[in-house]
Amino acid sequence: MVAKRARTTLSQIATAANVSVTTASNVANGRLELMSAATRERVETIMRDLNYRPNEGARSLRLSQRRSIGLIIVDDSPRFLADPMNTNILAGFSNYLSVNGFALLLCGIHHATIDDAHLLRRDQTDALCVIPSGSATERRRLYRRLKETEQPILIFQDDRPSFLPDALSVRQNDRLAGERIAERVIQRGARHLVLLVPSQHWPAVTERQLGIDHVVQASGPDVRFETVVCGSESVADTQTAISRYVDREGLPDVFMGGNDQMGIAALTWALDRHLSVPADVRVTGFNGFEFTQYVRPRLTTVTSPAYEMGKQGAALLLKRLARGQFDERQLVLDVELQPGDSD
Amino acid sequence: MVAKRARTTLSQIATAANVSVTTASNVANGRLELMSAATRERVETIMRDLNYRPNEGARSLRLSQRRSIGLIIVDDSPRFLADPMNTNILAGFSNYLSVNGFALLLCGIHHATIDDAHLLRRDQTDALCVIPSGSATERRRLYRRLKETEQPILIFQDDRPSFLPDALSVRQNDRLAGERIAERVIQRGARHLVLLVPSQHWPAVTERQLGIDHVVQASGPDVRFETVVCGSESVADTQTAISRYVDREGLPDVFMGGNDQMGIAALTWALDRHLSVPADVRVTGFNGFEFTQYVRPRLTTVTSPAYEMGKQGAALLLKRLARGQFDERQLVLDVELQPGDSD
DNA sequence: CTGAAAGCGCTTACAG
DNA sequence: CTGAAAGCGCTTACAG
Repeated sequence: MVAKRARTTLSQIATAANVSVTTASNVANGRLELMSAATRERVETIMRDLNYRPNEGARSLRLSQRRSIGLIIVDDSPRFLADPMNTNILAGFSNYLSVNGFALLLCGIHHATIDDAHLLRRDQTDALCVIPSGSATERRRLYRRLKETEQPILIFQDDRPSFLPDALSVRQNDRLAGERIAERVIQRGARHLVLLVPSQHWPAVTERQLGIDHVVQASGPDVRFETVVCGSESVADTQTAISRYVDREGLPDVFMGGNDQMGIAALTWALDRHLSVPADVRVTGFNGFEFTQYVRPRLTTVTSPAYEMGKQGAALLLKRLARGQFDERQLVLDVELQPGDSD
Repeated sequence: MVAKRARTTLSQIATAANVSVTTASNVANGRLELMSAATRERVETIMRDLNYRPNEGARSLRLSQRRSIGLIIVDDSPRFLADPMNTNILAGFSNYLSVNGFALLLCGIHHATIDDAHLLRRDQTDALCVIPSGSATERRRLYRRLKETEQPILIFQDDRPSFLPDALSVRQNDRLAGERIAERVIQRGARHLVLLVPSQHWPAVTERQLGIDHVVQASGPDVRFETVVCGSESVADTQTAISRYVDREGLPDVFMGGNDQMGIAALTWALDRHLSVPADVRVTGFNGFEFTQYVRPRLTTVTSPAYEMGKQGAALLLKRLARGQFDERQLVLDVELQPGDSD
């Protein structure tokens, strides 16, 4: 069992300062107009000397208010934080909460272990956020579980299901991103487009795919579009899938990474075979995170406002907690084409 | 103010099931041998129907046990999670805690705002962990603040200060990493070594520097070693610093990135100037995280067990909570040279 | 300006 | 096998 520790309590402060716990509590909570300057100073000194830190559990029990938000990242990889989309959202989210005095409970889970997640089993947060992955069915099941918590819900990078009234969806315009990148490569002459996608389903990747498909459909019959499923998003898996595809079908005009990592894997694959990019094969990515600056030729991609999504999502969520309801049901942030030399 | 919500409580369960709260509590906590099968089933059904989720605040108040651990990452960049060392440690740490039913409270802070951190001001965790950065003085101040919390402390990637008796240091052998990489480049003919370091101080980078210096000292007077401070770890800042250095001093034999990101920035810098790597200038990194696979030539680096550090750190910390004291004061994980084609 | 007291939702020692 | 009751550390409506 975890050892108990006797920490300083308000009543100890009160005793030492010769005041009631009411007054001690008022000092701790900055209701300073309720007492004389002398009392206040005496209590503050003692709090500092005794190193008083209020017990958050007691406070939240009394107030039915936890001052903490849970973030669930559903990713089958234990390295769920290797994905820069996840970490950028998390960074923005965490920073905003931190500045506003809210704690962030982070939990990475697999679909198979959703039911074990302590964030879902125990009542310890004011609201729950999720970065989902998985099939539509798996996500539906997840959202049902979230609904049972009866907490406000924030969903990153997926739509709000209709059975979740007290929820907000925050995402980037991935459909537009797909359109932009498809327009770009087609305009530059590509006629055979291959999109590389991970076997794990991410709603954002589907959106990108739909965006590409939309532009392809509008481009007439001489433009061809295929999707290749690559296993994990790792360099090795992606390159294996590319090799297998090319052995069978030959080189397409362009490999479009479902995200930057997969685009870069395609780029490296080409360079290792002494293929020239973009002369022999073009390559693109999605999201434009920092590490795309590592590769040459510069990757053509579409920049993601992931950090901003995290930050604005947190802001809207805290507003929801303060006001009792979400003012809006959806926030879609814009993306921007970032032309490189790879296509 | 945050709205209250009336959630299902144990006493509601007890009433509905026609048992006492004692029995309801026993069911909730799996003490099933204390009641008849019929009672148990009745209570369990009602808990499921009413969607009962125990109030963790109340439990922790009663038990003086929070089942949650705080992780503080001190990094002056708001994108503190862009650093793969941080995210890999975090992933391992978070996964281990999650599987063992502990919540993880994540908080990224700057040195200037340490005193505002809710993890330090409020009593809401069983233990506190930190990934520190900053000068020795800044870190000392941080550790003093941690000591005041009177909680067990886990320090990643830095030593335990002697005034923190109830603390554990978990790090990788960065000194050895520096030695390995220096031995390698010197053995391959490098005589003028330049280490690129960020202006923000990380204890691990200092260790790497000491390791290199140690090998350089032992190599006789014809080996020269310098350090170039690069601003942030970003590609742009690193490349600016490199350009400035080369304009003044000419090309060294090898640019040693203080981490992979800076090594890759040097690599890209060279390629952009049509310099051949390693023929014209050699380049190395540290840590060998996934994205080093993105670049060609393959980066010579030293692999980091960051995920393992997070995981083992979490394991030792939970053991500490269960047993009342740390069995050891330090855990140092090994690193391994990963030869590439860049040096 | 200050304080006594109730009660938030749990767990557990104790009594039956 | 089951339950009544105390108490964890807070906040706040209320009384003085």
